[in-house]
Amino acid sequence: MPDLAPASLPKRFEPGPAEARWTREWLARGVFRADPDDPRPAFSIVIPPPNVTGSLHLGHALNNTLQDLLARHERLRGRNVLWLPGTDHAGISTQVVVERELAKQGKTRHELGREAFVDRVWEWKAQYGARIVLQLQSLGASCDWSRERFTLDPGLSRAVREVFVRLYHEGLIYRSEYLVSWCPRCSTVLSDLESPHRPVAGRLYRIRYPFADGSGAVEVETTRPETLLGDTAVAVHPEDERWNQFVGRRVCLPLLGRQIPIVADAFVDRSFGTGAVKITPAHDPNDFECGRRLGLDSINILHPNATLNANAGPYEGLSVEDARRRVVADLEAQGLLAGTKDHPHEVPHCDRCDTLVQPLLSEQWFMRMQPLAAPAIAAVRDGRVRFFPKSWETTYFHWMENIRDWAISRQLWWGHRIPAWKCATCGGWTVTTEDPDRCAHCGSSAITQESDVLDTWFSSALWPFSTLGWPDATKELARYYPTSVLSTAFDIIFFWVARMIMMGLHFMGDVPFGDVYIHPLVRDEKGRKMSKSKGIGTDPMDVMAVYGADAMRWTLTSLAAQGRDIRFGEQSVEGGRAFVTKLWNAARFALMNLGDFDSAEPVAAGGLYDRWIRTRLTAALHDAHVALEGYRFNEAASALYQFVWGELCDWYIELAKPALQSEDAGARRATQRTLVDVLDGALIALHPIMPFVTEEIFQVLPGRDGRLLIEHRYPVPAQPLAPAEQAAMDLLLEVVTRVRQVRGELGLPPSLEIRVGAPLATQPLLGAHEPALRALTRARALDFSDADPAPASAVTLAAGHRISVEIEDPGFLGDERRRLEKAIETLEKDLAFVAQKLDNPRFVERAKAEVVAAERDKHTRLAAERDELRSRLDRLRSLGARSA
RNA sequence: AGGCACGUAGCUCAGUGGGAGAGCACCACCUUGACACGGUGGGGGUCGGCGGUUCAAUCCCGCCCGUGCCUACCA
Repeated sequence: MPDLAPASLPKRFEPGPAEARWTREWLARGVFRADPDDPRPAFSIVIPPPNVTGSLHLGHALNNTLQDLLARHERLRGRNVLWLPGTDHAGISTQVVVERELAKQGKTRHELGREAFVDRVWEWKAQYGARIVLQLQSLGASCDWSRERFTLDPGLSRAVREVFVRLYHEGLIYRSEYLVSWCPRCSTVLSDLESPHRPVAGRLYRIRYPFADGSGAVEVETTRPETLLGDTAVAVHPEDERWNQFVGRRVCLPLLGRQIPIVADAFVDRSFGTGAVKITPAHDPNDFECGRRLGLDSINILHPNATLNANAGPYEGLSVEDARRRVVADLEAQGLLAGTKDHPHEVPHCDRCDTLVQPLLSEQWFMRMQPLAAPAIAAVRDGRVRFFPKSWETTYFHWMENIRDWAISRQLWWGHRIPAWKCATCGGWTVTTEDPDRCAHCGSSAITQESDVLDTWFSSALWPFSTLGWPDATKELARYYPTSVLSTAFDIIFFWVARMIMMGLHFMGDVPFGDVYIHPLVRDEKGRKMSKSKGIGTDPMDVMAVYGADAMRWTLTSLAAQGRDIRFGEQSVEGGRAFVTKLWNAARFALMNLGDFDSAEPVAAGGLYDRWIRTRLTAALHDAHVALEGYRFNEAASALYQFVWGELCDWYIELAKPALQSEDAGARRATQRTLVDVLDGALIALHPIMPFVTEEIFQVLPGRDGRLLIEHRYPVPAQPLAPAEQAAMDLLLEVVTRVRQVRGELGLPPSLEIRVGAPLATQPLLGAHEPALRALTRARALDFSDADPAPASAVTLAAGHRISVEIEDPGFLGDERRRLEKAIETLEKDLAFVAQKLDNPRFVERAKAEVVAAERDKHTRLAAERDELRSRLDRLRSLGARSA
């Protein structure tokens, strides 16, 4: 170790070199490698695999900081920890990105051909996958890199294939013609989840459909007039008296002249438009359902690239937009357009490229979801899977209970090719784990593999067990499945979390994780959602370069409160950096006072301050642990911050100074010992949040044994203080604070000498602490006496005791009367409030006894304090009157 | 349209059925041998509005206003 860390600490912590040095060392020593043979209780996390398309943003930084925090925390608790890293092939996004690259060179993937294109994507993956690993390592992520996985790895691909084949033979995967969401730009089907609705300034067109017998017309309204080319009926509500006498008659389809029937279906909203609606089963989800119910024909008018096909007659070859203009113009020319009006509405767009999605009739592979969802709902209901915060369970149930079949095929080249072969002879499908050479039904060798690939989330759904070696029965699976916790973002609860639960239950017979922690969304300082495409967002690498990884991790952790978004401005990282510096300086102080310290030398039990700060460390560790049990990361951070800054630095170090400078070698050594122990404790406690600076400091403190910080354990709890000792500490700290307050309020110069006076009753508690009290208040002496304070004194109260501050130069006492009057006024107000409660018979009668007792105590105490200050004020006044 | 959050100090946000806290910002003083990325002290809030439950409401309930998100869509 001597070569790794400097012998002492420089004035400033330099994050960059320290981070590089410790990252190298951690990896070289393999301390993050998980050993399934290690018998200690297991704790495992699989990383939500980042998309290889891009680089990590602050949301990833947050999520991985928190996972790292948990992983390190559990190691320090003595568990066998596995944090398994990896990346996701992200079918559509990655293909879109690489196609864009090709487009810059004026090429298309079709010119390259499938194989060459896929090779190109692998090159891309190599480049960006490596970058993601670098980013995670820069962040300090303590993953077991020897187990890194990628969703298209051979092992994971085998798992995907196994799952597809089993589900197919179980009847849970089927092929069917269905109206799907189609992205014309990507030329692929999208799942419902991948086609979010976005507002569009549409128009509503009212179109006249003449009766076939020429006796009038039905008017319908539509936002997509061009779809009338595919109409196969007009529907009305069966109980709509305006229209139901026309059911069964035929109307003449405008422009094409085809005759179509008027039908009745209860889905029609009588209050919308005229109450009659055109039915285009091949191009509208509602119409598709209606068409199925009534056995109507479907007429597809679109090519996959969203131009009109031969069924559109004279409009063939036009784009949807052009067709719309032409259709509207033609309707108008023929007097069939009865009116138009603005109609803003929301329609689906491609999540990846934002192209308007077209509902399109096509053959696709589907997964039957209801049978899989039922056990997954039960697992959350009965608590085998718990969400943090719990409110997300509602979201989960709502979606799962209304789940629809999942379109799993994608017309892409980048992904897991569907292991199904179609027979040209008998038309049957052969679905097997090994590539077949003949049809399973008729034995024909004229079979060809399905060209589609699977939706990316299909492989992601298997991640918690495919990464551990499934379908083989590996040691890793036995040891680390189910994983302990999944930490992820709310927006993929449906896409990913729910599907993992379903697949885990179905194939492993157990849930994939016990806890699901949903982390907050990271926004920018203006509250905008970070978005790479809009150029909004901060690169964590930039933040770390300026402030250091520890400062960024600290900031993210302390902002990670449950149930709320994080607003992240660079300014907020300054607080984190200040905290890192504070810890650094506390360590420098310790080292400066440890020059002659021998850690091997036995030391007597410390004094009260030493034992007190040890109890405070124990309390902070306890609070932090409890907070982490419930994934309340900000509370854990706050408990440790309060300890390090508010107790260790603000109080203990100040209290230790007299002992460290004293001649008493025993006291000095006990204080040095405590300083080292408590600093060690603080470093271990903070290590999960700030791994680099804590390691850097830890290794230069005396008594190191060559082990890394992560190889240590949390310290054992300290003995609690005896009640009298606790009372002495409480009083000491309060007296110091009060005296400082008096100094501040009277504006006494720091150099002005004072004497502090306290009643004899406090002598048993404070008597031993005169040196500390003098040092912390810059007082010349501490006197115990019940006599009235000297005339040139200010008086304050600490825990009900009258504390006087004797000022040698009475010229500074000018504000004392006003100060006392203000204090008395405050006490009077408090007293009046308490009295009002106690005077209320219903309060005394109905409130809990301990509440009433507490109010009575408060009343007594406040009254005594007021009287004390009043008599002091009276005395001051009489003195003033006499001297006047 | 339905559902779910949120509205607390100038800003960013914790928090709780018994007169509200932090960090930053602000004011005053302090270059005291760890630390000015610091120290000590201070000012600052009818806890969105209106009702209700309760001895007691910032907290529980209802309504309203505002903000955000999710789900489903009206052809």
